[in-house]
Amino acid sequence: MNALRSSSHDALDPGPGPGASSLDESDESRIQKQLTQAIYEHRVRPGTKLPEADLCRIYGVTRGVIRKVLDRMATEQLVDLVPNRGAFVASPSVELTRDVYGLRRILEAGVVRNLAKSARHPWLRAVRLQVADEREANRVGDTGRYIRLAGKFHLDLASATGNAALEQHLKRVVSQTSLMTALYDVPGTNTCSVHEHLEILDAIEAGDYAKAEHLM
Amino acid sequence: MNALRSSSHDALDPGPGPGASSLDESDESRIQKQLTQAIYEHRVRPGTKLPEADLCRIYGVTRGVIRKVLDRMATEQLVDLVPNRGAFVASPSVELTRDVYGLRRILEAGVVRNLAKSARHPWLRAVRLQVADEREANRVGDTGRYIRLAGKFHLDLASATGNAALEQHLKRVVSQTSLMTALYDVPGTNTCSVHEHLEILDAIEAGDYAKAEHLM
DNA sequence: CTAGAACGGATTGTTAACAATACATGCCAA
DNA sequence: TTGGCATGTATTGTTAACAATCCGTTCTAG
Repeated sequence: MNALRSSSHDALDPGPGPGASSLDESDESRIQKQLTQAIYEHRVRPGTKLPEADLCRIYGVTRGVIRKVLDRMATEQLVDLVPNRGAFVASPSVELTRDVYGLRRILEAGVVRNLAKSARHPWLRAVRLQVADEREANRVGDTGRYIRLAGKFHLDLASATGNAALEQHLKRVVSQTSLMTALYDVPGTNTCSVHEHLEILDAIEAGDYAKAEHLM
Repeated sequence: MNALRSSSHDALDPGPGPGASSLDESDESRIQKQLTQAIYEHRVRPGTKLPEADLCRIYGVTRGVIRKVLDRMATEQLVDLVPNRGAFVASPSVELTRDVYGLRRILEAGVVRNLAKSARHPWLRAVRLQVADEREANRVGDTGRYIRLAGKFHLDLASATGNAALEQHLKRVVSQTSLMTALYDVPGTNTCSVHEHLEILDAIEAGDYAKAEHLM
C-alpha cells in the first residue's frame, strides 16, 4: 500500500486553512510550495515514493504540472528523480549532509555580518514575537508548526539583510537541512532550540555580532 | 531578424570540437550546459530572445526537451521566462546585481576559510598552469576562452574545498555574475585580472588566508 | 523448495495534435 | 501622417494518446 493513499486527509494536502495562498498564483508554484512544505515539516519521510497519479488526484491537476514541479524540486535536491522509476523524497548522503551544514554555516555567518552593517533593527520586535510562538508550538507539541517557525526564524534574519539572493540560497539550504534532520537526528533532540534563537537576537540587539555569528 | 538565425555557425552551437562532451549524457543536461556556457561566455547578449523552434533546430531535439531546459535555467535566473512571450537571456536588475555580488563575496570568503583548514594544497600546481593559460587567452584576445578560464579558477578553488554543495552554489552565482558583467561592465576593464588570481594563489600558498580572503 | 523465465498490469516517458496567446501587417478614419 | 482596429501568421502552452520501462505474479524446471 502506498503511503500517500493511506489517509484521506493526506500528509501532502495542507487543507483549506484560513491562511490560504494568494489566488492568482500559478498551479505550479502553489503545488511546489505545498509539497516543499510537506517535506520540510517531516510529514513525508525521506525515501517515500511520490507517484504522479496520486499527486494529480490530490492537487487536481494534470501530469504535466506535477512533472514540472517534480523536476524543479529535483534540481533543488529535495526529491530524487530515478529514470523510469519515479520521484522519491530525497535521502541525502552523510557526505552531502556535512557539506550542506558547512555551507549553511557560511551563509548564516554572512547574514550576521550583513546585519552588523546597520545600527538599527526595527524587525527585531516582530521576530521576538514569532520566537514566542515558536516556543509555544514546541511546548504544545505541534511539531509541524514548530519546525516551520524555527526555519522561518533563520529566513527572517536573512530577509532583514535585504539581500534577496542571499535569502534565496539560504532558503534552499534550510530546506535541505530539514531533510537531513529527518534522516539523522535522534527524535528527542531539538537541533535548534528556542533558547538559542533568543540568545542570537539578544546578541544582535547588543551589537555583539561576533557572538551572534558563533551561536549560529 | 532574429539574432539566433543570423549565422549558420550559431553562437549557441559549440561545434564538434575535440573536447566533446561525454556520450552517455542526456540531451537535457548536454543542451543546458551548452546554452549556459554560451551565455556565460557572452556569446549571446542579455535580452536576446531564445525561440523554442530555433533551439530545436540547432540542437536537433524536440520542443519538450528545450522547454525543460529553459524552465531549469529560469529557476537559475539565467533566462527570463515570460508567459506566452517566450524565453530571453536574463537581464538582472542593478539591485539583484548588488545582492549577487554580496552573496558571492560571502561564498568566496567561505571557500578561502575552508581551504585554510588544510595545510597542504596539492592542486595549487595545476591551477597555476591554468592561470597561465588564462593569461595567454587574455593576451591573444580569445575572450570566450578567457572568460571560461577566469570563471573556472574560482570554481576550482571551491572544488578544492571538497564541499560539493558550496561548489554548486558558487557555480550558480558565478554564472549569474557573468551576465552582470555583460550588462554593466565597461568593455575595456577586466573585472578579475590574471594578476589578482596569481596573488590569491600566492597568499594561499604562503598561508596568509586573511589576505587571500581580502583579495577575493 | 528455489531460481529463473514469462506474462500482465501499472507507472513513467515522449510525441504530435490542438488550443490560446501575442505579434506584425494592412486598413480605415480622423 | 497618425492612431486605433481587424485579420492572419507565428509562437507558446496544454492535453491526450501512444510508447517504453519496470514490478509483482505465476509458472516451470532443476
